[in-house]
Amino acid sequence: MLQTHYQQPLTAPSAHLAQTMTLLSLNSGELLQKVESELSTNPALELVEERRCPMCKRLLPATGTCPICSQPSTQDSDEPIVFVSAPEDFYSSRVLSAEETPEEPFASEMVSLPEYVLRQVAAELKVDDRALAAYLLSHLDEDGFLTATILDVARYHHRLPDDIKELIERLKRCDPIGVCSANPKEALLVQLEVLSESVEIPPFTREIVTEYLPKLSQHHYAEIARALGTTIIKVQNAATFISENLNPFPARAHWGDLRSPAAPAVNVYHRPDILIYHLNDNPNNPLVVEIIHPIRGTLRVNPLFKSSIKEVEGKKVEEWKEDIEKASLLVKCIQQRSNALRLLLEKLVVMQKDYVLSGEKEMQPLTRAEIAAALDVHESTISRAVSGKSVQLPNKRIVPLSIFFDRSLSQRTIIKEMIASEKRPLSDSEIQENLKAYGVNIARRTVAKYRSMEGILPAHLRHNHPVVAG
DNA sequence: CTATGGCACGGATT
DNA sequence: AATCCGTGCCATAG
Repeated sequence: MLQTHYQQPLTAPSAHLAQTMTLLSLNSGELLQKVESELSTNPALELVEERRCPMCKRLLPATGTCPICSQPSTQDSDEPIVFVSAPEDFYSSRVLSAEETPEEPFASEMVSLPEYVLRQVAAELKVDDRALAAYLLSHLDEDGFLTATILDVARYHHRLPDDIKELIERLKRCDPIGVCSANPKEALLVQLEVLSESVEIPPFTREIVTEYLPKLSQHHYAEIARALGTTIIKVQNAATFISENLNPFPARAHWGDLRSPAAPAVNVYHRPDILIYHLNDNPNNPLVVEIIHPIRGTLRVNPLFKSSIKEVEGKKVEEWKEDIEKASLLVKCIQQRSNALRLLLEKLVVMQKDYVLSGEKEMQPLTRAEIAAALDVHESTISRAVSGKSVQLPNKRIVPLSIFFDRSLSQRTIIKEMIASEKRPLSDSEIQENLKAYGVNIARRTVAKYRSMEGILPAHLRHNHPVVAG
């Protein structure tokens, strides 16, 4: 069984509802921004100094003790899962900070993609270039592509398009190589260029990327070979090289399980919103689930502000009251957000425990609606809570929270394994047959879909064992 | 003829 | 109401 410290209803009084909804759909980074902007505009809101647990150096609530160190920990084997979250009286809902906690090795490396890239170049840029770089990097989509056009940026910053192009070229060479490109083709070309300094690149690779990318993705190798006046083998070599060493979506490799080839720079680009891990990283210890609260210190309504309202002139009283009202609403809503997330995670981790502990094969089919029913909240609440959030699992992978609702993940994993250990290339129908032994009954067509989702080539293009990278 | 991808339909999910 | 997902049918490549 699990330990629920504080039971609270998920639903809020009507005034809170709208804001709770909004906050719920924010991930920790977005919430941080929101809070910062509130702090700078609302004088009634106050951020008090952080308290740290003397034992484990974790950030603590305004009152109370460290939820982890005060756990009975090791002896308590009856409680396989421990949930850590905000105490009830804890207005500011400070949970635990993964961010800005240098004592935790993995946490200190958590940096957003724009920040990560900016750090690499900032030192060698002039001040106004730095601002420009920051602007560019803040306009990346989730794949790491630049979403703004050069002309717009130029107009907005009153800079020459050529300057901007030059800067972009530099950014492209930063660690997720190809980041800030306009499209996959550009990204691939940059990666090729950088790679060519240290690795031998198969002939025709560059030409294929430049001219025949669409054909390549359709695996029309023969056609490409004809157009280039070379052999299919050479084209296939180049194709293998591309798929093994290059990544058309610079930011993606660091999300899921698509391993990044050259520089396995761990998953550091997104901060998780939730951490799941074994206490002290010892697999025998209970699981700890932390909901990250991105605010350093404790957020609350400034008591001084509140008490001095009596001494204020008539006209301003209204303003002040309004500020206090807004501040306390925000604080309450943030607390409610944590609470909702915690309740959600409790259910989620219990239901998908096998997945959390042993991997993707164990993922159970689960819908948001089921969870909503179990928690007695509206489905849209779950949707909001899930969207845009990410979780760090005990194996240190960072995955989107929505992965807990991926109905086909376990099937896809089985297929992946099956193909990885196949003696001879299995056709989709054969895979379909084999899958029945696992109790999986899906159509042949669906096998094909899953296979391509995993980026696995069809049987006739998959000779023997793929080349191992590096 | 077999294997696979494209399109689109219907039902479930959000 | 909009979107996603599994699947059947059909065209195409080998």
